[in-house]
Amino acid sequence: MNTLSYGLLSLLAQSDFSGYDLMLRIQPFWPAKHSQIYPLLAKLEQDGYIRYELVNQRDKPDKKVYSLTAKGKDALRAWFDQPAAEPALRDEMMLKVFCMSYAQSKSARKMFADRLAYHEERRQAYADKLSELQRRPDWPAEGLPAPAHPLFGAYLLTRKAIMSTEASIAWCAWALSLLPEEG
Amino acid sequence: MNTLSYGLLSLLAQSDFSGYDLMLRIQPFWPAKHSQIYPLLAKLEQDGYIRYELVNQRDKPDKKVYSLTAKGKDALRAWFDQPAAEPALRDEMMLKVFCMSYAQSKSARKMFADRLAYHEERRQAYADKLSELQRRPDWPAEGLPAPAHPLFGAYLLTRKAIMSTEASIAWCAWALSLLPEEG
DNA sequence: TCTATATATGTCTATATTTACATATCGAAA
DNA sequence: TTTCGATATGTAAATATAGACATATATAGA
Repeated sequence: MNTLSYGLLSLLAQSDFSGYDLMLRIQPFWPAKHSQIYPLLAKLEQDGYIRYELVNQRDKPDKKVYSLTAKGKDALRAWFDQPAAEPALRDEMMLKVFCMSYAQSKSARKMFADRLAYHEERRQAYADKLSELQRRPDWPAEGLPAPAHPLFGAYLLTRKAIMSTEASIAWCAWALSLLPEEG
Repeated sequence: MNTLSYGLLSLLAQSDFSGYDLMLRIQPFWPAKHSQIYPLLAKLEQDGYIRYELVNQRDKPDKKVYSLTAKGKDALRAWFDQPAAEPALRDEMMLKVFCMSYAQSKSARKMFADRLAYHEERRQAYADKLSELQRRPDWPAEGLPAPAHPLFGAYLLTRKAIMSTEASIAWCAWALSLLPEEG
């Protein structure tokens, strides 16, 4: 049982999902291709952590909808109480910054401008996601969900994504302000 | 030539380094064990991107000090002008947040408190690194390095680390403020 | 003197992850 | 009608990464 496996179980604690849904939902927090997800789900199912039901759809291909078993819930709780591993960030741009003074000034500006645009786009996507969350029928009338509310986690994660993205935007903008426009 | 390889070349654009130094310097930006670094350096040397000189030390074990070749410099410039891959963050804690409402409230608080402490420690380490940078003999008298200055990249990266860490601290503190102390 | 830690370099194996190969359905647009 | 993209699920092979095994030097502290 690796981290990705527990992540899949963790998503299934909220609601039942297909493998395709799980892939889309876990990717912002743990990059993984479908070629990694599907075999893992098969293994989790074989080991009794999850089960699935075949669901026919009219407008889309049929799917397998997974849900947690009692064994899966137990494993999830035990995992939750373990200390979490340190976050691991891999960013090619950071490596490029090492040799910035070595590159053409125009290339360097472009690198920051591209990254700024990327983060601006992500910021909008996260803002949309937050609006979407708040428009859900199960969103609490009080304005924000209590810790025991099923949407509490999703709310925290979306806010985190927005805060992190804003920090990245501020950094890119600051760096650009230090780089000459011509040169 | 993978991203880590270019990252090693990028570090060598600043200054010559031993494999051990490269490992320590690249790790905050691209997690990699020495078991990955050393074979890669051997390959980069065989392919003519870098060369090394054996250096005897009195107070420490002897080492190989690597430097860029002309081929390495060319490869580095070509890489710099390519668009950078999107950053990839893997954080086990984010996966745990998915099933927060499912866990004991005490465990959840501990998770955020632990992460807050982790980031506070990192923040101090980055602040120390910035002070260290500014106390270097080659630090510019003007107060901050120009884009062409060899320390410009290191300065940007340290500021980025501080800004990101502060965003994470703010998020953890905000989350803790939403979680009840008892329960 | 023993032990631990930092420095320093390597290999081997297991696991994780990506890329490419494969197939199929449905709706929308060309 | 054919092409494209989203949905949906899988496998095989290549690559990247982590963990374990290995060795050696110097310093510091118990």
